[in-house]
Amino acid sequence: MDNGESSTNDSSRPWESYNTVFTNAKAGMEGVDKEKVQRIVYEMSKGSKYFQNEERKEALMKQKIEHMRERSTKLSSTDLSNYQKVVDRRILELEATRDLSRIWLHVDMDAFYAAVETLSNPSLEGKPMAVGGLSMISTANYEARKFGVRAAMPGFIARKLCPELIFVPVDFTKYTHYSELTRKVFRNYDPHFIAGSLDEAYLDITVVCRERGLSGGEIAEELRSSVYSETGLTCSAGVAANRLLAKVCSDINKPNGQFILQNDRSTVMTFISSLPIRKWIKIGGIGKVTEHILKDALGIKTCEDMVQKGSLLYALFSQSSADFFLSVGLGLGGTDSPEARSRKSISSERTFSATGDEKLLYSKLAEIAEMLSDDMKKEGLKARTLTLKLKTATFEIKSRAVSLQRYTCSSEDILKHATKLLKAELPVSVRLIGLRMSQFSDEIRNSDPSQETITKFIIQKDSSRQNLDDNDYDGSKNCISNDESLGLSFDTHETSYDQLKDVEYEEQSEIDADKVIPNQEFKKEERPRVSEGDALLIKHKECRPDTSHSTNDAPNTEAVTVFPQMEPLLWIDGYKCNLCGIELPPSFVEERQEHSDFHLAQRLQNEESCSSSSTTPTSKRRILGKEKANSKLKKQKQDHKHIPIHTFFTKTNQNSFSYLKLIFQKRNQEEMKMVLNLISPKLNLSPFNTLGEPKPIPSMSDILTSSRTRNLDLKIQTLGPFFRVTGKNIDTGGEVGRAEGVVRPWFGKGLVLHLDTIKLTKETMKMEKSVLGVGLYVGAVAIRHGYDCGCRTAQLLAIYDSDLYHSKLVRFYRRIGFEEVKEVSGSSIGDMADMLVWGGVGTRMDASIHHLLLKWSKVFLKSKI
DNA sequence: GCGGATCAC
DNA sequence: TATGGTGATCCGC
Repeated sequence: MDNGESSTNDSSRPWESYNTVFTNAKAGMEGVDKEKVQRIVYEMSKGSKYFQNEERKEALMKQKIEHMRERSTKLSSTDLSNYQKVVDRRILELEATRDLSRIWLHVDMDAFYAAVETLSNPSLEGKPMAVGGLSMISTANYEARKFGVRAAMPGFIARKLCPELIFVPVDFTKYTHYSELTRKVFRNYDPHFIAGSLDEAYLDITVVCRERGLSGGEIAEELRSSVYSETGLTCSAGVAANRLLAKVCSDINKPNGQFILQNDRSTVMTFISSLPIRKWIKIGGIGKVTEHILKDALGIKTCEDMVQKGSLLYALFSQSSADFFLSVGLGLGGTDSPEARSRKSISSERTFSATGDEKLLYSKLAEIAEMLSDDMKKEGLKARTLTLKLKTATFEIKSRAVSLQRYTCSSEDILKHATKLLKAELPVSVRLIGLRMSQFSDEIRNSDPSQETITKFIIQKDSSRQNLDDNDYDGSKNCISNDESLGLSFDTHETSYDQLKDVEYEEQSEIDADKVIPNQEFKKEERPRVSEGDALLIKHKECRPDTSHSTNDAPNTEAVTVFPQMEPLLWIDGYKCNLCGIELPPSFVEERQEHSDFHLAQRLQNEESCSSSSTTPTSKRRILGKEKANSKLKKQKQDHKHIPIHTFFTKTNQNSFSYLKLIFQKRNQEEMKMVLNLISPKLNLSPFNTLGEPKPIPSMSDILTSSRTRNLDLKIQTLGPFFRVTGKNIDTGGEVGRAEGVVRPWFGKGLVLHLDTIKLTKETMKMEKSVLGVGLYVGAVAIRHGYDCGCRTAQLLAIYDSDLYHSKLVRFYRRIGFEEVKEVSGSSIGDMADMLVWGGVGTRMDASIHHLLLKWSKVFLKSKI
């Protein structure tokens, strides 16, 4: 859709604009011919789906940058000087938190996985080697890095860069074992060290240094040699006043080296502001995108700039982001000793070769649910939010989440809900499926057990959202952990807001306070949670909603006993009701609402007729509680024992056809024929032939189902009267054709389906040679859409381009069932209407929609048998 | 709460 | 031929 953006490349050196991360500064990359690496990476990637997605992401990033730039230019100098006041005060506050009394050490193992592999297979020594496979490598040793090979690079590109590269498969048990050995050493220096990952850690060595009268550098030397003697592995270390600086330092003399930054303010400031851009990029939290935004939109290239342009940062970013940038600029961050953080989610995901085959996808999903469930059981975790992650064949990431009523870790529960989530996305061609569970049951564990129950109650109760917010335990927790994750040890929020208000009052500034108010303020007041919780509990008991026919909750036992047959209403393929099979286009929002009301009414009828005694008043109230939006229904329910189904179908516009079909399916044919004539005598949309039999025209589902057997994924979007049908190759995700147009009244013909374009792309069509096939399918969806909208006629203009092309076009349309109506040449007054509508000359061709559907029905109904 | 993005390792 | 898996966070809605 958004291509054509890459044409800005310098044509002689297109690779220069392909921003891979592979040429960033990384230890061991100093002597690398970066241009060559970049060129090869570009050439290996160019044209691939992955590459296209990178281009798409890049375009988005540019947009973001442009937006940021625009916003920055709109800032007035008064704005900026006001924000500068905030910055000035903030700097003072941040300075006050500067703690130079601690000594932090960051250890980072050198090419950890590769080094471990070399240890267990010494013949690898001195040879370029990478841990991983042809699709992805995890780590490269230093010999390989000389060729530009590095972590996160696909193996096949690495091999191109270094043909003799040796690949070694990953073996996490090995790495975990060696990691544990290193950690034993770390514990001797700081029993509470923070493990960043298997191969790195932060140690607060203040105490060791003091007790043993050694400098940070001496301790680092000792630790590193101790690690070496225990494991045979080398590591690098950085020593500084805080974790952020220590981490930067450990990178400086990599591999097998160390760097010590004195705990002295001016040394720190000189160091940080002299840091070349390539170094501070790697400061945690600033990645590729943020870097570009800072640099390209705001001209911030160094840490010094961050302080100097602080007013810009505070004007354009959230408070917490701006605070983070500013503290980086001041060389602050991470002097506290945070408590060990507990995990907040657990997940499992797998990549495979892209497929749109539903059976296959469901079985992958089951495998992943199983893995996830196993992991959760191993960790003793139960959770209530399930997130499905998909990576499409075109590398786009999608996620879909549901929050369940109960905490669970069972693979059955997970799979059941995951399947629903996946089902709603089909058809889709994906290359990765992932499942994640979050919101653990013990996340809200509290010292007071009575409070825990109340909290659980609040959390479980969906409709108490407002109250939940007011008692948002997680919210306050997030605030704290944010600061931890940023390595900041100060509380930023309220003070700054007060300051800003001061500024506003003092200066009569025009700053929009909303922009600067932190998203999450600390709630410092005591929360009256027990009494509120009690009130909630009562409220909850009173009107706990029955949500069992929404798509995303766990079964409610009570509801199940009342309505054992109750299933959630879903629109299969986005079109077809799973309960009765009626089809309603997605754009028929109101109609769909009424349709679901219909099913509800049915249930109510069943309830009344089959077991009025077994139905408790409570359960009735529940149903109505959920459906209270429909006051019509409520009234019916209260006034009558039985609800006549036709009450729900009072509309008399052309859309009523859908209802009629429904009624036809549910009720006596004769009766319905009468209703049909009553409601819609003009339109010949009867689904019956003269014999009173349903006409065999393909339904939207028939068309979609049939198209899928041809590897086509068809979608229709509507915007008011406009519509667009797109057809994609299920496997590649590439677009193969589209139709666009509008449903409009036409002189004396009622509504017509006006087809603006039917476009077919040949290149991406690896499926059938037959253009006619794709055209037919795309066209059929459009035509069926017209049918659903009550159109009788479809019309199009075979545009006159050249003789040859035009006659081909006319022949094509004739083959699929259109007939020439007239030549629109602009030579007669009568052509004016057509000219105005079509904006060109050509052959106007019409077709009877019903006729087309009948004519095509064999094609689409074939697959049904 | 949800979904998209970003980030780190 | 071919571009990972796990976990966290933030922002906007």
